[in-house]
Amino acid sequence: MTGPKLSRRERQILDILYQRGKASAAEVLAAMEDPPSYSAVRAMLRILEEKGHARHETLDSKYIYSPAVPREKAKRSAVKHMLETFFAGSPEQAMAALLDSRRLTPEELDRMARMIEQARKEGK
Amino acid sequence: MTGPKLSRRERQILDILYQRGKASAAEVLAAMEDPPSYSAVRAMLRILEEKGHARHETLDSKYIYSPAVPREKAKRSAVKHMLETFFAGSPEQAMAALLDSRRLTPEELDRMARMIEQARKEGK
DNA sequence: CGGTCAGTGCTAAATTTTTAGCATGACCGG
DNA sequence: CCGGTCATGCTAAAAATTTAGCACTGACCG
Repeated sequence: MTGPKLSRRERQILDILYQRGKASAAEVLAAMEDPPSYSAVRAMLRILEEKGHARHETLDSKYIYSPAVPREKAKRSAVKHMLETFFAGSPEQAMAALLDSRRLTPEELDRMARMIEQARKEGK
Repeated sequence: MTGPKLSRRERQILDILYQRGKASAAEVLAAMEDPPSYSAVRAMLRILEEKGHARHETLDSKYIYSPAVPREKAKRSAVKHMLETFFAGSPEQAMAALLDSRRLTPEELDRMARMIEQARKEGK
């Protein structure tokens, strides 16, 4: 069931894959904060694949990796976890944090307001 | 500089501390999904403390642990990371996910709408 | 008292993660 | 054809994590 038991490096690399959708070993390496060797990255990717967290396709005889579990699903579970650990499960509190994360333009705020409006109708 | 280099278990335990604010070793153990031995938990807590991620106070001759870096700060950095890995840095997209996370009551939606209103004024 | 919990500190060992480095094959320009 | 470059697969070893278990202390209670 693709247990959530990822090591630190594995998490780090998988997050990069989610961030970019797909990437070669070299790209992953370039995107890393705290980069190990190229070899190490490749090994990790191979392991991630073994464990079923990533897949790869061959393009121009290069390996392009991508996450195995759909972004959407991973996202949901990440949001849930974050709600629980930092926001006592409250979407409201989380939204406050979002509004606080950076200055938002009036247009963005508009669209957000509209989303809420929409949700209200659907909830009806 | 309290590098973000936490192992899987360390992350897991630290998250629990953030979730509950403070907890004894036994409580941490109880809250774990995939519990190791009691001994292991205590060892982890001691290591977390050494690395500067947690602190403890003594209460009734028991150790009560809590996160060392303020919840608020950790929260900010977690939100930022999540925005980057799953939402291309867009708070809007993140909000959509929140609205989707569970059914929200009309009251909650109201309060959220009001928060946006508030942000709009402040941004002005 | 004496026994038994419930805590702690510690350490050594098992297990996992993480890394470097070699061997190999495809491709390309000269 | 040759040599260089860039990719891969693999493996062994280093480093880090995670675990179990022992020894000790203090509180409590019959």
